[in-house]
Amino acid sequence: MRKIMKKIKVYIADDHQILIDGIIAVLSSEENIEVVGFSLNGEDVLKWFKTNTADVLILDINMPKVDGIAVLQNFFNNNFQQKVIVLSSYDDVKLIKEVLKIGALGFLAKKCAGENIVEAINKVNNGEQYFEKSIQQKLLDTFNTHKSTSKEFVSQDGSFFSSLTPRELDVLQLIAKQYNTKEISDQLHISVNTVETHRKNLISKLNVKNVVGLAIYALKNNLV
Amino acid sequence: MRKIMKKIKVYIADDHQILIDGIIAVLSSEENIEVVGFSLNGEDVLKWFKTNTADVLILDINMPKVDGIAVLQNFFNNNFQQKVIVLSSYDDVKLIKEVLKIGALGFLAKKCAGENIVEAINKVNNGEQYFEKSIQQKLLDTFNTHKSTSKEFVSQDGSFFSSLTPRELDVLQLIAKQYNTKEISDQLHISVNTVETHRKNLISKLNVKNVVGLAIYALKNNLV
DNA sequence: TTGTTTCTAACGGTTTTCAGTGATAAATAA
DNA sequence: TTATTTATCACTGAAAACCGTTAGAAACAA
Repeated sequence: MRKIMKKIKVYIADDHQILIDGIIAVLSSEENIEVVGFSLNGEDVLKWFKTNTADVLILDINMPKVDGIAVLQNFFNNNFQQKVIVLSSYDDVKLIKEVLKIGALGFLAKKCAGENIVEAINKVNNGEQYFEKSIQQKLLDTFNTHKSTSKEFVSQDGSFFSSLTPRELDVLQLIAKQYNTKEISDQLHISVNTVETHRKNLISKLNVKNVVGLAIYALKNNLV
Repeated sequence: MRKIMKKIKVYIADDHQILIDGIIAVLSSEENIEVVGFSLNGEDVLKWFKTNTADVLILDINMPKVDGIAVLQNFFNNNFQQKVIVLSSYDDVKLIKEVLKIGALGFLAKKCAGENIVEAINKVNNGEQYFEKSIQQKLLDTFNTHKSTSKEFVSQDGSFFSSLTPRELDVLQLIAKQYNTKEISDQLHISVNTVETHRKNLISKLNVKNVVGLAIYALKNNLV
């Protein structure tokens, strides 16, 4: 007896075609999954979903033009239907919390095994969350160790760079571009002192040691 | 009539398992290709090839512990037999020239289509070089325009840390971990002055402005 | 053997970052 | 309306980074 089953429609977005082809090949052996399209940048994802639908979107964070966060944010602001699994090179907890907040259901690090992707697709298609084991552990760890730390580690909802003010983001981005305080003050038309205040607050808010920590944070969160 | 054919033995090295699984899936439909192993870092590649052989090695540049360049260099110094196809996120001309010089036969950017990998494997297995079309063009362009560039300068955006000395790498990694000069000197058991010299040389070699630039370079090249 | 690279170290001087504290006006949220 | 957040600016002192230059010893390559 053959069971009639609606296939799960999957769309893939990643700027590495070779990775896309790989995922397609992995999924091709799954009878209940159908890859309905892919694109190599965020812009094309947005375009595609204007006139098409899919059940699950596998979305890379690091993409040219429009990055994954921006795509997700856009969907989030427009009541999207498809379930989103975020794909990233970094399994950074702050990033994970951020994407969950703006509507992602699953998170996969690229270092995870390919088989996880099948499991992830099936789970999120049912509306369940999916995280790879090591990431689950990481998330738990931060929830445990940081519930007692001072106010500013996690802002209730767990996102972090959303807790930065717009101005702080400006400064952070320029720091990550290797500008020094004087140069930043010139570019933002504010005083050196003000820039220093912002920098100080960033270091404290993000719980890093110095500008190097800020730069790394910015990079990992695709702010540059 | 069935032709008896020796399969091409392929070994894959990349720190993203999901990409490895993808490549394996892509290659699984090729009758004359057999994947004989893989690893997630350079160290394991070197170990594996001490006691095993393969015809073709697909080698990612950005890997933790021992990077692709170092692996290739090691093979190069030891008269290796296997043909190497270098895989990289960046299709930087300087990087390509570098890997060719130390014995790679093929070069694939990750943004290339998956089918290219099959072609690449077949070509290099016959001792021929393989480059994806867009890369061929790039190489030609620079050979024409750059016949008179200066000796050796390093990339702005990454991919050339093979020109850094081991000690410089040590220092770079610690900087990217937010350690300051004093802490680094303690950890490496050298004087503060020496660390400062290394830092200075790094900034100059990598053509960045400050420690932030160094950290970004380290991160982009997977050194942390 | 000779030249080159690497690692080590030092020094003086300048610029930048960092920590702590405090403060005001404007915008925003409760 | 009141409280909070955000953006702005200032001052001090200490620590760290940065610049230019020099130089010896060891390891390595031609």
